[in-house]
Amino acid sequence: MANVSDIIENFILSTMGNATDINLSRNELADFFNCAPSQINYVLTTRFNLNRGYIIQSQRGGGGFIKIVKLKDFDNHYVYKIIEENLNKPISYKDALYILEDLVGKSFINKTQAQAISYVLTDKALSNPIKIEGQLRANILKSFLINVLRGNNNE
Amino acid sequence: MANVSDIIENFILSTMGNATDINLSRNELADFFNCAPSQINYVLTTRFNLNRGYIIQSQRGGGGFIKIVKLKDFDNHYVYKIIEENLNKPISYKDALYILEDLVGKSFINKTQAQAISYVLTDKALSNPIKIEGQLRANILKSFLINVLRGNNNE
DNA sequence: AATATATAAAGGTCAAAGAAAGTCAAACTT
DNA sequence: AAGTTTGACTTTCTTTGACCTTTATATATT
Repeated sequence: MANVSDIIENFILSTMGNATDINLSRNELADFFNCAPSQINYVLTTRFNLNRGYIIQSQRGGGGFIKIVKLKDFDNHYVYKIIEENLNKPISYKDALYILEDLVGKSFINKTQAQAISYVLTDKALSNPIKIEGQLRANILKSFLINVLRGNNNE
Repeated sequence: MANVSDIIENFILSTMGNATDINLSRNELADFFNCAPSQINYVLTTRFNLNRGYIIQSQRGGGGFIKIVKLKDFDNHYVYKIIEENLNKPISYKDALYILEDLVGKSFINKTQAQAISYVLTDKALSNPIKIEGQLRANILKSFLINVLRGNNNE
């Protein structure tokens, strides 16, 4: 517990308290703890990662920031199990749909959400073994919009 | 939110209110916010562009002005145009979000849909230069579920 | 009076500098 | 060997300033 990473982790945790998120400045934090800025990233990736129930959002440039968001009900939540068991490996379109249906049945998501997401999971939306992620994103959004255009969006 | 561009953006937005357009003077604005006049252009091109549903009209010379117009009405053609102009090439996450926001504002899709889709367009969801499309699909769905877990999906 | 020219008053462009945060591998600890 | 720390380099977003273009108005010329 004597290492700086643990100290920074605890500092962040106690500063968060019960809050569900916190905004911080990488440089200021690094300055405060007299460490390299990249050590903040180390703390984030080792302590505030998905496995521990956190996600990070950030922005660079002037007025940049790092936002740590604490996920709700992280411990033994049904959905986490689904993720753990089914989504850390390839999955077929049909199986993905089953999961969505299941989650609609359990009221975790609603029909509108499920349908929207189902649009972007089709083979068509995901074709293109192109390495460029922007192109993929464009394809996905395009696929979604076209499906809405088609009038498939009942409800 | 500490940067000037965001402040100027918000100033313009709140000054517009529900109006569909607004006239402003570049020099006066720059003066008011104590910034270079060209920063106004920066705000315009990054925040009040077509992706966000705005167009700019301006005139130089004595009595010059800048007019920001919020595009309001659309038909399906509008959406096709967006697809045509923006989605046949790579697109950044932010630009994708602006498009979604714009389409919510125009009632083409609803907030629930936009939010659901925005979840799967993040860099995180689309990372993985893996060629296997099933893996990609899993990542996308995973990203979506995690975001819903965050409890961000109020309303 | 009509037309040409000059001047001033806007706004536009673009590239460089600045301000964050991200990445990654090497070095260091335990 | 595993986890931590550091620093050089990269990427992204913002800010600034020098120079350019357009337009209105004032002034000069015929």
